[in-house]
Amino acid sequence: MAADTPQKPRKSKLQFIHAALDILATTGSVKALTIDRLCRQLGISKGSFYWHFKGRAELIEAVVDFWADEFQQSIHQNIRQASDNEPSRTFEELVSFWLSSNFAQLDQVMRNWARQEAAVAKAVQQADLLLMDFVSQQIVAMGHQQTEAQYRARLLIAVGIAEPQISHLPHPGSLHETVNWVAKKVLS
Amino acid sequence: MAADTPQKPRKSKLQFIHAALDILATTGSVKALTIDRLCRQLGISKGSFYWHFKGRAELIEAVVDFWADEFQQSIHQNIRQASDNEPSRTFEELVSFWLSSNFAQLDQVMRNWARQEAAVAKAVQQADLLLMDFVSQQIVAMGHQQTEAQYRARLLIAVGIAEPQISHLPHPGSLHETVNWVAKKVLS
DNA sequence: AGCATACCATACTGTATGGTATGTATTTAT
DNA sequence: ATAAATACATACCATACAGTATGGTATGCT
Repeated sequence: MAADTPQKPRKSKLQFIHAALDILATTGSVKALTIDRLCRQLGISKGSFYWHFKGRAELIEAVVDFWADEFQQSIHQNIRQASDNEPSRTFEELVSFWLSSNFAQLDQVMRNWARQEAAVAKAVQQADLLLMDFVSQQIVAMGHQQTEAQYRARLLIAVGIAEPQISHLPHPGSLHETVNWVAKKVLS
Repeated sequence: MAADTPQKPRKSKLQFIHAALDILATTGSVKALTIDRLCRQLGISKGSFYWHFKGRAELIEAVVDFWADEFQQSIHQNIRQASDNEPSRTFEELVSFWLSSNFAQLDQVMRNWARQEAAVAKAVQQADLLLMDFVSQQIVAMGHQQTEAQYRARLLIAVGIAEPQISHLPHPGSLHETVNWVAKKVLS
């Protein structure tokens, strides 16, 4: 909604958004996303920020919109690749995408943020629906029924969400073996 | 460590801790756990708080210790019941315990908090290890091998962690059916 | 040149928060 | 009873934060 295209200042606005996402990903906390810190990181002062944004709320809206767009695009990109590849290959790519630490961090931040700010909750929810659709369709393409695919997709997504949070638990073998075990289990 | 037993002021200290946990569970955010709010909720003023606690850090330590103790006790209680019941019954109790919204909320808060405060991270990690042990032993009792049980326990825990975070995703059937499906899948 | 707009810096205000200092009431020990 | 320890209240301070006011600079347009 707010991410329309006012061509002129967009480039600099993007810098703010990128810096904001960087803060979120590195600190892992929304609290750390202060305007002062954002400006410090960009080497500018608050006067500049408040020229680009009406306030913190507008920044947040822009950041969330950008994240949602990025999420959606990466899903669609995976879908396009999926039509070329065989399903199992797509599956691997999905896993490696998920395990990219930058994504996992942001994912956790957004999910947690969603419990406080309604705008974030909406974005996360839509992202989840998109992901759910994609994953279950992928599983259908592997020869499962719709309902079964939904159950399996939900299970997979759950693992994707939770695994970064329990990475301190020792694996029986390696992380890779665990991933393989889960994949086999979910798709069997 | 800090939760030793200085008999005298313990009753009032417990009130603070309970109120703090209540705030965490209802708001779902650590940021909301301010000293002012805590005192307001207890109907007292800051002077009282700072008599019982040296500062916010000490409160946090006490809260986390209390939570860890509570967690550990509920696990041990389940273990004791487990020796009487058949494994599947224990399993049901574990699920219902997990789905109690109060626990899930606190769990999420603690997990998130753990990414910022090392003391919380340590407590969560120990709790996870305990839970992992319990669940995998339970699965072994159902006739699985050690390694297999660990994989399955990890999967189960992942679902327990993630499910409250994706509750907005529509179930193919009911929540109950999803739980049954997962249980069957994990234990098959 | 003169002017307007975009962009940024500095210095300020107001508020929320953690923390302290000091006083006061209540309980407890002697 | 009364002195001391306990348990709380009130008033204050320091800091961090969002937001504002205002002035300065750079760049393009006329």
